[in-house]
Amino acid sequence: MSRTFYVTTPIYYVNDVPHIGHAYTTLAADVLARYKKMQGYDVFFLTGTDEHGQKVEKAANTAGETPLELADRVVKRFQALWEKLNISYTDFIRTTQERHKKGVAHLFEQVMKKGDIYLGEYEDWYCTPCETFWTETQLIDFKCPDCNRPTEKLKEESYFFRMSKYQQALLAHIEANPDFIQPKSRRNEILAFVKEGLRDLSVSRTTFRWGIPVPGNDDHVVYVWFDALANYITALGYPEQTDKLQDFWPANVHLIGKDILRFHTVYWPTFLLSAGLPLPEKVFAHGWWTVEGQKMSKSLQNVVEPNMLIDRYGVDAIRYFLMREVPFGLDGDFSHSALVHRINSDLANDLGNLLNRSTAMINKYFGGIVQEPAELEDLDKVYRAKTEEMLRQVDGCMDDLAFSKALQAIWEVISAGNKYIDETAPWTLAKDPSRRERLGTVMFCVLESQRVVYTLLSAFMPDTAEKGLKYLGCDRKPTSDQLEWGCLQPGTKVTKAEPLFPRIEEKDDL
RNA sequence: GGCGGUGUAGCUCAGCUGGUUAGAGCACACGGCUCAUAUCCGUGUUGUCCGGGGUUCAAGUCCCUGCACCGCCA
Repeated sequence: MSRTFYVTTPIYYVNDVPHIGHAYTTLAADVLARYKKMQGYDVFFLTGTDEHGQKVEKAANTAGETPLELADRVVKRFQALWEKLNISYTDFIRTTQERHKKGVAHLFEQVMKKGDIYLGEYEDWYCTPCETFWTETQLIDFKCPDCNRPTEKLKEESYFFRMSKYQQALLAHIEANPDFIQPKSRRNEILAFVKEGLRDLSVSRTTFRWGIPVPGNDDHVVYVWFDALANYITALGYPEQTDKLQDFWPANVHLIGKDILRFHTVYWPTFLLSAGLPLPEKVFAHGWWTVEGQKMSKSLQNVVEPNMLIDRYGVDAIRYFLMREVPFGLDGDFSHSALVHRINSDLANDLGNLLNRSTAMINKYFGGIVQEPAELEDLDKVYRAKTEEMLRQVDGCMDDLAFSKALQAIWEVISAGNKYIDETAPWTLAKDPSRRERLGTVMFCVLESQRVVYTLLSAFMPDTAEKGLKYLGCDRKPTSDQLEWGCLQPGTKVTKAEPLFPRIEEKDDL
């Protein structure tokens, strides 16, 4: 029986245009999924779209189409972007799919049967653009505290979920599972929030129609978050006791942006508690990207368009930058100069140049043929140990979702490779025929270390890894058994590499 | 207003339970190599570790206080 790993992204709202924030979460999930796959896990990687709600209904009306037509249109944009970003998702769920609607209705009924849903009346201030109710005390000058637009007082019949009933259970769970909510700062926030007391939650709406009808009362539509969050199980076949559901639920990690933390760490767990389902192992909230130092916003028109970035810099450069530049969990800034800097110094100078110079040398000295290594000298052993140590470090980092740190660990070995070449000076060895065996050993070490590096990098930069491994004469799919020193076979033909990442001259920028 | 966090080299940050001359990467300067994408390697410069007070043989590391910034809640 193989180990399983279930990672999710949020489902993205079809009223949004895909931007770098969406790309970031999805990319992180992809890197994790690829890494776990390589480690031999049976991985389920879910993403998708959230297609219900008043905003979609309104936008569709305005555009003169049905909500579903709008969704169909926007979904393609997300899917096209994921293809372009090289995202290896297992399944893509849409909340308008039958399987999802059935699952949501069932979940709602389960919670109802448990006695956790009652009919009441909702009276509060409503901000239509934000689809959010506010209490009077939250309002600023009777305007929405989020968007500063006017709100209106609404009273509507609504079903309520007895969230308050689960306050203690949730608190106990968070306290007993220190890793449940990460990073720690977010965990503290939620802890404080829950301790202040949970109110019952309105889980149905009557003000619009575009949603999943409440079972037994068609006047109501299921609240968007109840609908959306359920995707994590409906995609696995819930309520059917499918193999998928058995194997993959509870999820190992829900990756989310920090803006939807409460929905994932308070609402969702209490729904699950009520339904008698296990809670996800971990919810990790990453940070936001600013762009050139400024907050991304539609009005500023500075929303970075991922397609454009990929066209311009290449998919792996973008993948690398997003994972490397900022520790996962903290906010970061996206700037063209920082991106170009990373490409030039990390990818071109360090990574690419190392491959370039070493494959050039083995071609010059041995016609590209890997030699049988002689006994390793101290320098070689240290280099090999460093390469092996990297594997352990990266593994630890990946469990912590410390992508940036993982890449740093990999880059230490790349730097060590450049230094190793300098210290062993193959060009000097090459001048002395009696040192031919030594030269072959040095070449072996520098190529073998890189083979391991590129194998690891396949999680982060799949195309680059494939290219690199191909130059190194290895075209097998990266698997964990190749994450070991010594897989490089003597006799392998190594090809002189073309620059993987050409340097970008400042003049070319912008 | 309540709770929590942050403040360390020009920039981005690491410094676990207090202990030799405070670190890394980038940037900058100088030197070296020539296999390589003018790439690589080495050496070096810069710090009132936010201010003030305290505990201690010893504090960037603990305590109090002030300031600045940030997050969550109200």
